[in-house]
Amino acid sequence: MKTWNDYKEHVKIVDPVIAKDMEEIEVISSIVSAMVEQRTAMGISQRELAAMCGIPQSSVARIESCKTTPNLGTLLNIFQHLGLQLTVTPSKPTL
Amino acid sequence: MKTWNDYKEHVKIVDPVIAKDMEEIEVISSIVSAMVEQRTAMGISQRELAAMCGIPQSSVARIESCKTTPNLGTLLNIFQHLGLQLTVTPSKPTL
DNA sequence: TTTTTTGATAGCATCTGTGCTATCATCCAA
DNA sequence: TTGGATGATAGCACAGATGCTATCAAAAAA
Repeated sequence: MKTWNDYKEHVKIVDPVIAKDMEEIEVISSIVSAMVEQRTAMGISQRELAAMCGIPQSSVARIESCKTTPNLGTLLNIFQHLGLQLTVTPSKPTL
Repeated sequence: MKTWNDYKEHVKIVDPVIAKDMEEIEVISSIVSAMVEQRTAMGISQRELAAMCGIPQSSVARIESCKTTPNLGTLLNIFQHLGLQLTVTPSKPTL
């Protein structure tokens, strides 16, 4: 049986444009995942985190549930209060 | 004579809220700087990069000149075509 | 079970980023 | 000097994110 990853790889080969979009979605969701993990690891709720950041809980929820793609400023605001950092690195060449 | 960094450190101590804002600005500008550096290192113009990303040159210019804080999606789109990556790491504790 | 907490959603107004087009000054090469 | 390339800006309409408030179902705690 074909897995989701099989399908993903297939699409990436067939349509390079969509492939870029998919990679972007994957990156965003991985960033968001790291964000949720860190928050839960800190043992705080969305409401608590939102209060620390000076934003409403709904904004945190929207981002965590991937309803919106956050502005870089909003993301960095949250990251600061989570003790997370966003680093620029060269992407590995696809071997 | 006091340097700009002296002033920055002073403000960071006096007003922790503004300090957070300043750190955020510093992070953003460092990210943008890396982006500009990479583009120039690749020897391509804003117009060329914009064409690669499927966006207008004005959008690239606005971001590079820090007229706007980009959406995460927009930034990742550009980063992909620059061969750059955004990585989540725990921030170093202030020693 | 009852109460509280939590995450997800909704509606709305507002702000902001974006696309699109065009212009401009500067710089560099022909 | 002339012409092309470049980066910065402008105005505009539109799309999208955000703040604010409130609600709801499910989970956790009492």
